[in-house]
Amino acid sequence: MKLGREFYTRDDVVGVARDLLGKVLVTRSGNITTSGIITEAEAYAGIADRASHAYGGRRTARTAVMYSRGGVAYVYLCYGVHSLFNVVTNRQGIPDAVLVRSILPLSGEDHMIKRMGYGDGKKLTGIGPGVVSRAMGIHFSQSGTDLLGDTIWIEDHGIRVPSRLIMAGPRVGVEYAAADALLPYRFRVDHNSFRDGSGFSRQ
DNA sequence: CGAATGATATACT
DNA sequence: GTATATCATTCGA
Repeated sequence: MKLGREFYTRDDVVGVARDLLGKVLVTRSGNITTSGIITEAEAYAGIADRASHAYGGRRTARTAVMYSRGGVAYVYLCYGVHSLFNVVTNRQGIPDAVLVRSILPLSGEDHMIKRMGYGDGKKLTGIGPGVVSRAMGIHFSQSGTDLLGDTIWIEDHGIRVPSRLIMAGPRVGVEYAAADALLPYRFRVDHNSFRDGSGFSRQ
């Protein structure tokens, strides 16, 4: 079941980040469909969050999409190398977003490996937000894509993530954000269950 | 551990 | 309009 607009427009980015764990991210390009279970997400809480691109109400050509209503993709290029995929939340005018940091491949894994530029012999190496976007075929030119459309969307497969397996902790790679970097806005599924998927249970 | 890599923001002329 | 510092990272030593 595809998540509806109301999932994204809640006035609680951190809650949305928490609820995204166990949801299924799906992308389609042409006749190729790939999907993966979200296992790690970070909240970026709008203008009050020093780690956010929209901190202090900054608004530029790049960040404009963060000010849209919830339910669109915010994708941008980091380090000149990686496209990072975010989900915009909250209502219009409030630049809240959730960064999807990690997924567990669910379908189309062979296509993901091809997109990574690896030969058949190699596996998916390295997990991180850059790899998520590359494996899923998400490019920063797709920033602003509506998640209720048929290119990128998120489904609820009835997967429940037991709260004991969810770790909340400080975010990664945002040391420059001073005290805001220590906020427990990062949620991820316990490492052991991430590896074999056994931490997930069906409803 | 450290280089790669390029769009973007900001500070200039 | 042009220059340059900056990055929510990754991969190969």
